[in-house]
Amino acid sequence: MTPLVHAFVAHFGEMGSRWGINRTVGQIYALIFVSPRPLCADEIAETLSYSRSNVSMGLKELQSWRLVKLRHMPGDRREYFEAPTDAWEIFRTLAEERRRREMEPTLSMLRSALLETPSSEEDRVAQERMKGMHDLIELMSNWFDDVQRLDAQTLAKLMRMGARVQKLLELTGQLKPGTKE
Amino acid sequence: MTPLVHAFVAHFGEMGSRWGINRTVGQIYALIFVSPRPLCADEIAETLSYSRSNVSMGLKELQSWRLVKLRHMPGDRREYFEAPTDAWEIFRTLAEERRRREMEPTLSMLRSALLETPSSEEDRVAQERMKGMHDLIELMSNWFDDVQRLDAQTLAKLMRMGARVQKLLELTGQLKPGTKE
DNA sequence: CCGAAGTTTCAGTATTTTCTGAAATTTGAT
DNA sequence: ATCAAATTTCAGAAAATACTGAAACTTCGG
Repeated sequence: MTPLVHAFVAHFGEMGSRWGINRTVGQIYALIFVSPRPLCADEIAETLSYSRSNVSMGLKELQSWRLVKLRHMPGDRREYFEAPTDAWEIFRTLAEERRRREMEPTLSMLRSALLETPSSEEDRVAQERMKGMHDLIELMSNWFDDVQRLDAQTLAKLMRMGARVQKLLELTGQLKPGTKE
Repeated sequence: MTPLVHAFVAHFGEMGSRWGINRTVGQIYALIFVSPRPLCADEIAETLSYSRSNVSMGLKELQSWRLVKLRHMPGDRREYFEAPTDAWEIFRTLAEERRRREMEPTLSMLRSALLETPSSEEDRVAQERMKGMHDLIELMSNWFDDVQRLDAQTLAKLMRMGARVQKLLELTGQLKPGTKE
């Protein structure tokens, strides 16, 4: 590893825990991401000085996040891994997986909690707060879904507009006052 | 705790690790969030059966996330805690803190990596990929900043529009072809 | 300034998570 | 079918993280 790559890999290792993956997984991903060619598990284990089995686990985890793709090289039985390099594609994948793992379980817990009949004033207040949380999470979840379908270019456009989108919304509201929202 | 509140608290405890906080912190937050009145540390420790010091740590952590607010009750020296109940406010706070903790350190690492002169073809490729990642993170970071400033109503409007915003952007492009992006 | 009520720190313990190496399994060429 | 190359599983070791209780500290009324 060159010093440049090493610094990148080390950073991903350190940040891993904040991002909900562990150090090994972070480093493996970073290494694959900057590699000019697909890597096999042995090369990764060698480069990062991790056991072969640890790397195997890490690669499985990365596959479950859909952050790495499996490839086969002709005349070689080993599995090679590469990472999508398009940043927008990565963002989309991450957003989708996070929604699935971090929002959906909570949404379904909230849904069933809201079906219960409150047994006290305390419960009534609790449900009220849960309702607020539920509605927001649902809104965001659907929004993610929608955004998922936009092409990279439109997304970029939307982001670059930033706060100016507010003006646009006000304008639209005036143009089509009956359309609501 | 009523069964309803218990289920909510337990869920937050379990999800905690996925959200980058620990079980205790998740449960403390959940409890404060649904409580109809501010709670003091002793009540929390009692209700959740955690040691007083563990609760103290947890509350500090929640304060660092700006998810709970400190209050004082007249004639009582103890510190009471309550959580903002407006879902949008919570979302904003979370987005801002995550940006600060999960994106900014990476952004600055990438910035310095991109200043290096690549020492090989391998480094050149690595830098290219890092550039893509850097640009996207920066874009998102700035977008978060912008969105931060929108009021809840506009945000909700934007989200509810979902994918239809694309149409709007196309339309705008046609209306003001010279305005760029 | 004293003491009681409250909060925080911290060193040690418990728990959880990560990592390894050996064994088991799968795969595919012959 | 056989066998060697590769991958996966898994039980236990190692490391990291969370939790506790006791002691230290802070705050404020008197």
